[in-house]
Amino acid sequence: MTDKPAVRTAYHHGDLRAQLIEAVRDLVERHGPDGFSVAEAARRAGVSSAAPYKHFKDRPEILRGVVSEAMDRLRAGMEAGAAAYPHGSIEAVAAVGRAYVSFARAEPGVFRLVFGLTEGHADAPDLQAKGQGCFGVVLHATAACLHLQPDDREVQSRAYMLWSFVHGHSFLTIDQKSTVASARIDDWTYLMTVSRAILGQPVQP
Amino acid sequence: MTDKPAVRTAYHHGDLRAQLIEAVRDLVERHGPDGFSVAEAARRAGVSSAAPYKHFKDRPEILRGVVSEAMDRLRAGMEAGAAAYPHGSIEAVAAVGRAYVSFARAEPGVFRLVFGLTEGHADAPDLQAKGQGCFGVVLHATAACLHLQPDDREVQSRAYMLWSFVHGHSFLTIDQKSTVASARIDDWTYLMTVSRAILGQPVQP
DNA sequence: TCGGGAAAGTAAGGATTGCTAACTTTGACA
DNA sequence: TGTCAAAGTTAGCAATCCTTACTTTCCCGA
Repeated sequence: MTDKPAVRTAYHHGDLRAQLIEAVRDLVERHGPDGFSVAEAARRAGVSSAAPYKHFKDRPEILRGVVSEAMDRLRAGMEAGAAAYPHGSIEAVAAVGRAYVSFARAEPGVFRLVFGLTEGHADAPDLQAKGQGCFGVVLHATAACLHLQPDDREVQSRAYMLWSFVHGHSFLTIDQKSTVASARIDDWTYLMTVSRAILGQPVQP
Repeated sequence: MTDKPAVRTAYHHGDLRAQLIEAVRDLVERHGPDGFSVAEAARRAGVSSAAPYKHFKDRPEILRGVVSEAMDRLRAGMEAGAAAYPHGSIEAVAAVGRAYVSFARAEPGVFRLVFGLTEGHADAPDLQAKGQGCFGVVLHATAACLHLQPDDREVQSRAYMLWSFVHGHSFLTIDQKSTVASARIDDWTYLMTVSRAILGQPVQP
């Protein structure tokens, strides 16, 4: 009766939506994006298997909820990374990348979900907006570093290059494909090298 | 009685395994990695829903079959790309990347499957070997370009950088996240620029 | 030539899942 | 205090994965 937040109160336990998202997040993390069932999530939350449908239209909508929450955290991490170094420094750019990679390492299942979901969910304006928000962090750090505006064409190109680099590295890391290249560099050195390479020379020869 | 390859003969239709893989490949391409059912694949092949289990242990093994076949084609494409330009040229390196991106564009569902499968399939030595084979193509093109041996530490680092770049770009492209960066460069220019940037300066400052 | 065994198919069924329909409980507010 | 919507419940349908027990066909050696 006293523990509203975690276990359950009675009947209306008041926090089901958030608790379901957390349960699903954990399941996705453990068994992969398609390795979760709404039934199991309901079981974990201590409710019947029909209860989730009072909060979500269907299975995909639950996943979208997880993704939305994850993107918030991803963005927060990236912003924190940028803030930890002087505004306009290359270190700030590299730190944004490091936050990205850290997120992928910490929650590979969720990370894969976030970027694999685009499949049948093209119709999700809020997610698309959050994606743009994340890219915006890269964009601003890049712009500051180059002393240009974020809408500058060259800033956009270079920011995209940085992003695809970091994105690819993240995926290869969590897929453990990066161990294929026996010479593993640590993240920070790697990210600083790449950032310098991309921000230090013209994009068009 | 005369059409062994495509439709079906009678009872033993002789080609079920390959036909199932093709059916699943198509389904994955249409409805995403988790949007296929072995029942549907069996239906398409014109056999009972239990027949697939004579050829594959379970659902994941069928997916692994699809991935294996896809990796063969991916590698073939990369090799063809390299072969289309002078041995040791930067163009050859860029062409390997272009083949990679082309594959992702042409078969986004399968591409995502190939690199999302690492989830519960860590136990798949043949797939891991094929992955190394693909990386080997990048490695050799890089080595030739730098006039070094493929097992050289620097070659490995740079090849990995190139790979993560191309890999990330592929994912962002098929996720249509690349349109976020309004300034879209065409693939070839992009790949040549990146290849030059990575192969043209020291990896350690 | 033919007879037996393995390969490759079928049908039937149990367990689990996604989702709906119809019901009940609860809390909040006029 | 009475009413109503929100948030739960149980029951159940259709589909899926996979197993078991069966049947059909092909191939190969005596």
